[in-house]
Amino acid sequence: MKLQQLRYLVEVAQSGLNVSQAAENLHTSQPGVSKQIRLLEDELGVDIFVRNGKRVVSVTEPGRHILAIAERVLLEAKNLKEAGREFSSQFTGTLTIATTHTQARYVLPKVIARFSEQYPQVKLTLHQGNPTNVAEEVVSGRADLAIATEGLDQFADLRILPCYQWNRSLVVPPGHPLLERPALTLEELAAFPIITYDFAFTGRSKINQAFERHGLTPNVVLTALDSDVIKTYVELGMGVGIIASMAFDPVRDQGLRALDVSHLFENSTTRIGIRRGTFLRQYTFDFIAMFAPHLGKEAVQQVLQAEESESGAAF
Amino acid sequence: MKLQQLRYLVEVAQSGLNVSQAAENLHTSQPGVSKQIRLLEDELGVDIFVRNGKRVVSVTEPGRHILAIAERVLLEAKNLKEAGREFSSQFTGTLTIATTHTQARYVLPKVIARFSEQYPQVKLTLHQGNPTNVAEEVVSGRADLAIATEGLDQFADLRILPCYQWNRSLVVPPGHPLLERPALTLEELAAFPIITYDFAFTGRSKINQAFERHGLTPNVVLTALDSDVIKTYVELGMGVGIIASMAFDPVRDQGLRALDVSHLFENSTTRIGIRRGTFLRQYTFDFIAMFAPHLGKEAVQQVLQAEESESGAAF
DNA sequence: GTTAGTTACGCCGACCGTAACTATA
DNA sequence: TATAGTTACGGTCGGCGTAACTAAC
Repeated sequence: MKLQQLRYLVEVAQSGLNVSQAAENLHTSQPGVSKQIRLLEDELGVDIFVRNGKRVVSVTEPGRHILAIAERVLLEAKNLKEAGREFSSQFTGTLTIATTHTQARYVLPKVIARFSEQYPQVKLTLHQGNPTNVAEEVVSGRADLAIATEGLDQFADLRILPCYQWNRSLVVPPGHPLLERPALTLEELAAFPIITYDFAFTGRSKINQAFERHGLTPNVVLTALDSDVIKTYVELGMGVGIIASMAFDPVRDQGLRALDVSHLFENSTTRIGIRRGTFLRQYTFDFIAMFAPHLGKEAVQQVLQAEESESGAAF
Repeated sequence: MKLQQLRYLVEVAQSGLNVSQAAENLHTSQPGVSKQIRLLEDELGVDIFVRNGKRVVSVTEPGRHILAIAERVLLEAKNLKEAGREFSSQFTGTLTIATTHTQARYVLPKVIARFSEQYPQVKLTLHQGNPTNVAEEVVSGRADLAIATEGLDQFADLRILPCYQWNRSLVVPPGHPLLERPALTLEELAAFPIITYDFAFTGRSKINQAFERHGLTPNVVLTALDSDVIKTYVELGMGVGIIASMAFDPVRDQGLRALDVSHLFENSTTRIGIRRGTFLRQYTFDFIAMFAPHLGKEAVQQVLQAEESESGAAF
């Protein structure tokens, strides 16, 4: 049994049981992959894939178990390499963060500025996507950290670190009647056309909940994937915008007025998600601490180590 | 990075940093081992071993982390092979049980008889030893299950399954005065010379506790490693014996009389210990269920999966 | 001087890639 | 017929073992 064989195996499974595709992803030849998988099956004495003639059709029941273990082996092997890098060059490496627009645009810049100053040799990469993309990036190992408000808790393989709470602001054009209301209510708000986030984004669910709980149906005239689009259409007079408070920048957004409406909606919590069982570099711990000061190295390790599930004994 | 290199690495560490010894254990040549370890160190860019000239002297701090991860990789790789065997031949394999004398001699025989009948193709091996040996056998992977009353909870890598409770009997020669006492007390017992288990064995600690709690100092004239020795010396008239109740066999031990003394001592619990993260064969689950009927497959898996610690992120 | 480890070197096996062949949709 | 996978074959690389060398104790 070779690590290479396990890599081939997992890649085939992840390429939709397409051996040729897997070979391409692995930058090697298709017959090689095919052969190594046969050899592994021979060695284990079990068919991993169901073949219809020559086509790989599905995964056998034993194959599912074997794949799960193979993935763990590869994860640990990756950790080993990471550990090597950690000690050989403490201050160089890469850190890939998968996150959503609001974080990337309004929250991360100053964290990243500090981080880059302290670790100029670490190559930072941002992968932007919706909360589900973000979680998948981390689960698959393409990114190291997921930072998002929604969607992370759906993934059993992610360990979750709550970072900070935030709420929303209403943005309107200058002179808008709602600016005169000292204590805005949801009812008043529901009377106006609303522009806010697309579903499954940046705490959109809390907005819906609040209206529903009051038996109101907001008149959402436009949903957007990011705050910038929302602000643009508010400036155009299409409606009033509900955005994350940190997405309003009084300097840049001079064509708009913001009104804190945290009394109307529940707080949202932005979280970091890390794949369970991952070896973290020192600079990654430091990045997390810069993002959320209460998350020191010990606190993060505690979460990562707690309640590990799906051990090797599972069957 | 190859699995082989990790095997070499771990074996050297476990052979007291003796490369030649490790090579012998691995049935390969010493230069090969030496070279592969250098290659691995090169690849990771870190020294794993501290060398004084040519001698391997100790493990570097990075090396300790790398070794820990390497062991996990190998454990998972072993699990993968086990999984292969499980599916390729459900009813054949080996099961190695590390246990103490009392279990091996008085408790396991009937369990093993049933098991062997159901799984005639499974090769059963017993490793007898003291509780610490037993635990180490399982931690190191030389045995699959540890069965013992004491000592298992000292090992973080063992998952513990309580199996059954038991208490003690007094064994004396026929006609002994203590046989006339309807409700024996510790004070009465302390007046006689006592023969019982060696320290750190078969619930010996509970015996000491009971006497201590009553401010008594028992007159222990002989300690033995197993019940058979104790019974032999009781027959010789050297004193009265305190043994595990299941170690008295009225048919075989006709030269002795037994008296239940469970009211004098706390119950002891016999436990099974399994290395965390181990893949268990179906017949192993069945063995456990035969030994302790309340430990079905689900129950065992739950214990194995709960509270996994020392994840890959640990540092 | 003995024990332990590295360097040197040659052999064999294994993996990989190309090419030809075969089966599926 | 196009697409996907296995079989066949040769080149190359890498690991292993023997042997010679070198350093610690």
